[in-house]
Amino acid sequence: MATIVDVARRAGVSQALVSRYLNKRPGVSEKSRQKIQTAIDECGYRRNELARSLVRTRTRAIGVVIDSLETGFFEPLVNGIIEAAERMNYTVLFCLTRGRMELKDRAISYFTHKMVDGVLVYGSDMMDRKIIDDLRAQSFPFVLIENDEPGVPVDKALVDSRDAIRRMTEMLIERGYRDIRYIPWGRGLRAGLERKQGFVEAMDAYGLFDGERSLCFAGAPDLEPESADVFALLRDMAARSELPEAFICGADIRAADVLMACSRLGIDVPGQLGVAGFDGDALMLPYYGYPELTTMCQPLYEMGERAVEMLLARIDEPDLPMRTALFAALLRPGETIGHR
Amino acid sequence: MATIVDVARRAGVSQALVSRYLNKRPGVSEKSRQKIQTAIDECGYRRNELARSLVRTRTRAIGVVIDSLETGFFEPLVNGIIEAAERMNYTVLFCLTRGRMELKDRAISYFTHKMVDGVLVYGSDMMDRKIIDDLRAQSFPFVLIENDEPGVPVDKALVDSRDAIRRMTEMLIERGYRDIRYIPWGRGLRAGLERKQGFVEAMDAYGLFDGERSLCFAGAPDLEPESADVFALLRDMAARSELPEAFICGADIRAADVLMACSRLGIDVPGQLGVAGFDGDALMLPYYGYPELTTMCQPLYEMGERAVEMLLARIDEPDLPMRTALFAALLRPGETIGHR
DNA sequence: AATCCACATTATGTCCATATGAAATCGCAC
DNA sequence: GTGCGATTTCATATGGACATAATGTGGATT
Repeated sequence: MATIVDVARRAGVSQALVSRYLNKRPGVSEKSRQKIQTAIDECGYRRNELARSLVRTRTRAIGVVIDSLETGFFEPLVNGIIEAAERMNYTVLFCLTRGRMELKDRAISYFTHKMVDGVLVYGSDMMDRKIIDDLRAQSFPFVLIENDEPGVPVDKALVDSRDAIRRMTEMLIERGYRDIRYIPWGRGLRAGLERKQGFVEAMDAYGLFDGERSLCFAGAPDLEPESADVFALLRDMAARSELPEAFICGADIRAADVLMACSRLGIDVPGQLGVAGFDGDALMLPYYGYPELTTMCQPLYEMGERAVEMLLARIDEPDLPMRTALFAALLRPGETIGHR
Repeated sequence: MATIVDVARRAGVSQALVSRYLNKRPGVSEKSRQKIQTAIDECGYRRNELARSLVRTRTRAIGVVIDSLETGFFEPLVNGIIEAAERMNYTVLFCLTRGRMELKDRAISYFTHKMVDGVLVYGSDMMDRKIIDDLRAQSFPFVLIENDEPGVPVDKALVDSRDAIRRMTEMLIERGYRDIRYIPWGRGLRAGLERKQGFVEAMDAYGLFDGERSLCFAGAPDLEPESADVFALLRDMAARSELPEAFICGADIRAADVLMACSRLGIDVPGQLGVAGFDGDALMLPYYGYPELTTMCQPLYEMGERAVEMLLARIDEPDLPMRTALFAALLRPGETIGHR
């Protein structure tokens, strides 16, 4: 494998000059440039980024630690991250952790052993306290996305989801809905709790909160229902004529479950039942003639961009005060909520 | 930032001994181990993998270059890759290229500049000839997944999709279907062509191929229809009472489009219309009472595992002859194909 | 006291690119 | 031919870990 010395020898110049050329520094004559480029092409030289990064103490890469990417939901977030990084000439590496602690440890360990300049940690579960402490202890640059560890000073970019669900709930109440139920999302995620809280708070403020009754699946062993559970819930409610006036869902994917169940069970939305979501997920429902979902959109693209900016700033300036980028979700009116 | 020398000084031993300890080589007394570990903990030492990789000429990481991961389809593939790599103590880094050549170049460039030991390139489009040539020219270890560049000797793991669709088509014909249409998938992908070919071949063999008529969207500017297009196609066909006997789809996601359209249009499957897919995608359709899809499953988990094994073998032994792992798709009988 | 082994150290070279300051060389103008 | 600025070389240090050969301990064994 050719090294910079081989190139220099082949081009008949000094190694220092090749380095100058490679790093686009001034002071290399046109003639030398030619000779060097020819030599590079001839021996197929590629510079060893390990060595370069070692001396530079920078890799110009950032890592993203995330559970999975396998839903369209992440698309804008990932795009925001990639675009912002690209603009700053950084490469983005994803490590998927699949909810497994060993993989998460391995990912963080790989990244923090100087293989990237910083990491983004996505909305990991509440177990992550250990990882956060670890990163802080080594003062390795990192930014949390969609995660919060109250009381711990860290850089983070997140949506105020409690506020968002509260606003959504208030909107429904103002439109005359009273018997509103919440279908949760986010088992073990802080954001999941926040969302539920927002619902409870708004309902409470109007004296409409009816304890367990307002919360679907509240008694389930784990907080988060599957698609099939939602279908079963609706089927049973419809069979017993016990449908509420509306469902607010902790995530669009659950709202989609509700809409599809309604479609198959012959329940009219929003005539018989109102449905609201959360996320602004790019669901394909409308294509099939389903009504367009009323939901709160997370500005994920912007969050991704912002997280990258914060991270790069932290890398350059480790002593910057910690910042929180709190984003407001945006109401996207759809056709699944009417008036009562 | 602490280095190995700092640790040695702190522990009151030599740097060589610390290195021995770190690399789990024999010849370190229990007393020394203790002292060294204490010193490591005290100064929060983390070894610099850049330096280590530089001297080792190995990073124990592999890169995956893939367009996107945002569909459940990739889950088994990604799992297979991650698990196999984990077993061999390798870290997996994903670079998402979003169908953009600059990003693909950046990813490949980052990886090949010695930052990983090898790369997996997923089913990239036919434009990728340049990248493949490039990797070959530098003899950088790589394995193609779901991609083929006929005539070029490379390591690859792929499904024989032509054979799979051919078998599916034959199965339908044997069950009495005659007017079968193909809905394509895979614009610009070699696999997309292969799948269509399989259909055409089987139909031709039975004298049933009816040119453009057998191929939906054949005249469309780009090969691949959207969900909405499929819905429109079905709606129009139904309106004109021109439904075929069955659709074979180049991908499950298109078959799902057909099923959902049928559901909304009141078309009975498989009574009025047979539907077959390809992929073995983990679609959630059955939850909503849709019939279970008859499809050809790609053994993606195994392919992922195998690709990693091939890659690691190539890394260890660059002169191994090139291998092709050809996987047969497996028929998963469902409820969407009957008899005629 | 001689021998042996396990553990340690010292010193030096390696991996590869980058950085730097001083010294050397070049082309070109006057 | 002198001088000047631009180009280029040389030599050496840096980044952090690893490898190795030679040498040096201490303690137990005989």
